[in-house]
Amino acid sequence: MNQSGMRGKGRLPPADPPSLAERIRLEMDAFTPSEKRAAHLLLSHYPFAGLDTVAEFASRAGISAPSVLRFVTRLGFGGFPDFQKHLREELEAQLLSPLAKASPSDKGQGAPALASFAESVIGNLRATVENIAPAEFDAVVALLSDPRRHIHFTGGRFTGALARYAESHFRIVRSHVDFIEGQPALWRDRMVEIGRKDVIVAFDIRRYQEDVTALCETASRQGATVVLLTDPWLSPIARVARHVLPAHIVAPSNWDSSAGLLLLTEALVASVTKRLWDTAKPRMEAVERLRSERS
Amino acid sequence: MNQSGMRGKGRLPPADPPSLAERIRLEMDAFTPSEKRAAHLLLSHYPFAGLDTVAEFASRAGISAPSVLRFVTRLGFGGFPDFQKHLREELEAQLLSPLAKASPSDKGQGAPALASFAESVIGNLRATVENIAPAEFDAVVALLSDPRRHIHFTGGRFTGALARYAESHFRIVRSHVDFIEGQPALWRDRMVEIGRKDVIVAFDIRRYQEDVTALCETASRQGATVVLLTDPWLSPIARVARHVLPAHIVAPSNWDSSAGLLLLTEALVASVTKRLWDTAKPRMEAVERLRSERS
DNA sequence: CAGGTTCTGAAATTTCTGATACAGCTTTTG
DNA sequence: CAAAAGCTGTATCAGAAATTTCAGAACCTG
Repeated sequence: MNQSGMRGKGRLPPADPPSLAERIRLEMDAFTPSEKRAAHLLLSHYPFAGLDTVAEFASRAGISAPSVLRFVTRLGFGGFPDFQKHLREELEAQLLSPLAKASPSDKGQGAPALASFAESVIGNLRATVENIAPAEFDAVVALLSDPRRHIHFTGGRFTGALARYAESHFRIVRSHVDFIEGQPALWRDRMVEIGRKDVIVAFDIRRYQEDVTALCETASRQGATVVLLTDPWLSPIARVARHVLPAHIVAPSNWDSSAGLLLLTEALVASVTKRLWDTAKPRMEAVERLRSERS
Repeated sequence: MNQSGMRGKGRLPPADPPSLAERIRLEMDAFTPSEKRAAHLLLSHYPFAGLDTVAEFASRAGISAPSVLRFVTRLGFGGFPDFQKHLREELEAQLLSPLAKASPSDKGQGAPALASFAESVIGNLRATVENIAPAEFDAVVALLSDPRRHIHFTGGRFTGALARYAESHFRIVRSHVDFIEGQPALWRDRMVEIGRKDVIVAFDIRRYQEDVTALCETASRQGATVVLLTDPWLSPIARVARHVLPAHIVAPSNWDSSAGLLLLTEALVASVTKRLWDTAKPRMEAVERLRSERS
């Protein structure tokens, strides 16, 4: 990923990337609220947000021009033009040396932890995508796009939140969508009306939960179609599932990461929404209208 | 800087880089002497030379200010500010292109859709990490690691699921953790016992939800510390938040992606777990024991 | 809850930049 | 070589942008 080859021998001066962005990140908590807003805007579109006029910058950040001025003054610049000049020079320097791009953030405790965690998660996402069979993904999209089907989401103690997340989106895109709690006591009654027309989308990763498995087995026995989102070791639900989408979950933590499952969920939502667009659009507008009326 | 070598055959797809630099090169010999000077300066430090003031540019090029103005007018711009704006936009587009590669254009099949969606999400994660102030992240970790604090998670209609996800993990690592529904009717009563010892962790991204904002404002007024996970445009909750962690959320979908928020959540869980390990470990074991007994 | 401190934005002020008119210079052309 | 056409820079202006001032608001602190 990087071209640090040249870096090697401490030939370079002491600190190499005296990036303003970095300084801002470090000083962040010493800023006043409106300074923080300015800082966040600048960092989120670094450094282009700073190349406009003061007025433009202020309005984008949602603060007043004087606050912007105070912000740049506090950073040690003589004035806004000075500040812009610095940004331009930094940008030019960075653009001319191809190596700058790679790793801008280190320092302190938080950054490395967060950054390495993120890299690990990103690795999971890539691995997840590579190991999904396109046909399987498409089949699930088709299944969830069938308006005659009833969709039920469920999950375990951690993954239940993902099931809710999925449900809250699909509920808006199409009808006949709901969420089922994992505990048997809560779904036993409902099972009477689960049948061939139903789809169970189950989220389950290791420390597989018996109650979720039981739910899926029961539903399957009654003719429902089961879709499973799980880890690469496959939840026992896989035995009754028609479609299985595994996601990589190992992260440098005492806990597993659900990012891959979330990715799949969001990709499914996006694809189904696109596929059902003609009916989803008016539906979404109607929902929006109801929401705004309420307030 | 680029691939104009191929020019000859009109082989290139449509038009790829409508770069101003290229146009200038082509029109070069139609310029007057002082225009050529301007053009040479601009091309030799493209596009940074053009980002200074007219006077600066003129002096570097060894010509007068009016000549510079005539130059940009001849290029078809309405004035010098227009010209600069174009340069900035071109630069920004070029700088972002390596990331924004994932074109949302492909319609067809699952795999490409999934893959490009994933790339986009990965871009979000990277951008998110880049823009988090390490100090801010550390401060939040410290806050959530304080056993004397009571932690409450809350969120909007979609982000509520993330709040639940966070809660389900923290609940196991430490005590005094709960989840608050966003609707005012459901939290009004609870507010009486919210005070200086409490921490509200709110998830809120655009289409910011008024009820969540109200909850945080009320809590803040009573002395609680508010931590906000939001998008780069910052939920209004930022006004009362002590700490803000913004995540990039734009994805090739009709919906925003919460992957960045999930990343931050999991990173926080990991860091806090590590930090509280001495007390968290026995606690986790106890929870495990209880769970296995029950079945 | 009062007193003091800090923060913030509206408006007035100053600075500076981009734009224009015009006159002199250079180059071209018959 | 003279006249015309085209360039170019000086001086000036208008307008916009940055900066400062100041009073009100929010926030602590005791």
